[in-house]
Amino acid sequence: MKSDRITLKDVSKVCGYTVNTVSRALRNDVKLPESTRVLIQKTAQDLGYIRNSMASSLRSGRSHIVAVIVNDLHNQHFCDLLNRMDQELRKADYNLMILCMQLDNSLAEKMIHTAISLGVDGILYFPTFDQTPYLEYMVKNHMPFVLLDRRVNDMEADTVRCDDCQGGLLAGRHLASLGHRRFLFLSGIETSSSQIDRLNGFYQAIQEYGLSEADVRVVPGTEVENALAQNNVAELLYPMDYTAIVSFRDEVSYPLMNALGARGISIPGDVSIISFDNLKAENPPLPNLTSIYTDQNIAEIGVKMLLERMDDLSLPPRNVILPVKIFDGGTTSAPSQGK
Amino acid sequence: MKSDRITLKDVSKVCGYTVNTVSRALRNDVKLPESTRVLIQKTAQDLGYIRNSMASSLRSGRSHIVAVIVNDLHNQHFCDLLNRMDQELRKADYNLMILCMQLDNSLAEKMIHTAISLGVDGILYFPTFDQTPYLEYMVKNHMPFVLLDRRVNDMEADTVRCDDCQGGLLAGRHLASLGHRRFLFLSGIETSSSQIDRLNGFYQAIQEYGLSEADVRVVPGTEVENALAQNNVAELLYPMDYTAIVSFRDEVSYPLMNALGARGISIPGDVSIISFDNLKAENPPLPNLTSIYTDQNIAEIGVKMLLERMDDLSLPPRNVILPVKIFDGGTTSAPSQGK
DNA sequence: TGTCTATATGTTATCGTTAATCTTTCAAAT
DNA sequence: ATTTGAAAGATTAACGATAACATATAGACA
Repeated sequence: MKSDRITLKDVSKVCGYTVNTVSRALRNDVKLPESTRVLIQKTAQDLGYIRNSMASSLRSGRSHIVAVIVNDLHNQHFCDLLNRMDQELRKADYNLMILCMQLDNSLAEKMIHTAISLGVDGILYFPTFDQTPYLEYMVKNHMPFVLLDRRVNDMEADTVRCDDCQGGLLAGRHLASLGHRRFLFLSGIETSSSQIDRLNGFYQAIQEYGLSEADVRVVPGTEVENALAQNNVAELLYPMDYTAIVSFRDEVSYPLMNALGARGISIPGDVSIISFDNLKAENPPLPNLTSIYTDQNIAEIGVKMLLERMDDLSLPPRNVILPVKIFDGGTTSAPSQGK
Repeated sequence: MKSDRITLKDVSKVCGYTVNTVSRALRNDVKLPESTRVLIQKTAQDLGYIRNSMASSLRSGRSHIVAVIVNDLHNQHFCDLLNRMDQELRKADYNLMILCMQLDNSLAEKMIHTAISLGVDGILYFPTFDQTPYLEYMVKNHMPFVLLDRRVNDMEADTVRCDDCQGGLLAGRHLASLGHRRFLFLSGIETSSSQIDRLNGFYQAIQEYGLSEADVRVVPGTEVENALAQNNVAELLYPMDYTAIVSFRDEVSYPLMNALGARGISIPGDVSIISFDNLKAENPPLPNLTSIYTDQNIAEIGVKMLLERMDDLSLPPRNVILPVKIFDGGTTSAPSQGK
């Protein structure tokens, strides 16, 4: 059975204009008289014509699709961001194609490959690792793109991210000024710039208070992720040689607080806890957790940058660093005397 | 500046075979000798050739894209399902295009329109309302599709959903058998089949225990959603003319439990609470909440059905109803005597 | 009256790929 | 020696739309 999909040709036959004229009428090309345009549009509507985007894109070179490449969809923050991107892009008449690496970063190049193959007009990319080959790939193919959430070394490219260093600094100063002297730092993935910058900022802060790296027990990101996946963050708590916990993201803090509560350890009485709001900008900071956050929306800003970049590839690269603040959710206080 | 993207023609020129032969080599067409194929593939690789999917799809009629149409991305359950769909589709060499209605159901038709325009090979659709025009639209355009999570009246179409009626029944019997006689039922969106079926199942169950609809205070879905959005579910609790709460989805139960706890009302001592696990199948049921769930994965099954449907449009429509179970998370018990 | 210009539309070429059909070559089978 | 046919590849024609260019008509103006 042949597909009976209506094409421009069909519309053309019915209304008596050529395919070209019909095409222009449906794209609201200005050079057509109102009456003709209305007639053609009505005919197309009546016949149930739906433009074949693939043909259109092939010829025009524009697909009206933007791809976003993400690690996975299990993180609610990410999903919120995707939702917002979708919203913003739709306003500008773009469709969002989410390419998900399923936590396998070796797929990054393949995803970019796919995006280029699909003919997307631009790419929003959350780099997890500092691996530039993928990026050069985009540059080589003249693909407009914006890097989100992460810094990439030695790369002149549009970037939007939080001021992670400042975040680490704020967290460190906050805890140190309260009197804490021993810390547990639950990392994110080690190769991400967020992790590196936050930890460095943290170190810098405690050094201002005469403390050193030796006063911080740093748990590797993989260990943290494993514990989280196995629903067993409690094991991260021991030995309890600290009075304050800094965790890379809120998702870790919540189960951690449950675990502490279940063990009769009070927050912030016995242990203070602070974490990072991992880009969550949709809502005000979550209650009940002291956290470093930004009130700017990285999705919105990233989309805006990409739209500008798609409009003009020759713009100089821009680097937006979102300011962060500390939200006092009441989970930090001076350490108790007994400790 | 002209795009310098490598095309089949470029590869053809370099390796001396015609465009057609190159195309076939790159698609692993069987009719080519190993040596030729390898040579062409290597040449393409070296030149950095990336297939133009739009051209390919236009000609071949297959895009290798599947669209999923969802309400929004703020629900973690949905995101988990999307993640799983992506995984399953990728195995079968399809890309997933997520079309998000941003909670505006009037966009359903537009989304289907977009999907058809993009030339997707199939659609996974979460219908929220029982409005068939969209569906007929797909049928008319010979678009393979699968309905997820909801029943649609008078529609012969592939469907995968939970046994909501059975779920309501299980919840009702569980509570009634414990001795509860007055209930608070926090609804989902009224027009969704899940809500209708669960409530009906619940009524049926309590009737088995000599109770009637008069013993259930049903809060409309919009009220529940509003309260949730405003972070104010506590208001739903009053008047407290019940000993057990049934809530449409777990997301409502958790803040509710917090609110109850904050008011010194113990669970399940003073009030029992049970809810529905809204399709979450990735992980075992969440702890600490008695809930109706399925251990089958709707995403996986839905994708499988769609793949089969795409393979053969003439298959008879299938209707898969996933069995549900009750998970005892300890939030239900016999009502206290004082009440 | 004849040239000019703007408006409204038609003609043709092309985007990059794949499908359908055709040609050549060469070895096996009669 | 002739037929057969499979293998390897070339040629040609689409897919559906849009861009670039061409034409016809009508009124404006010299």
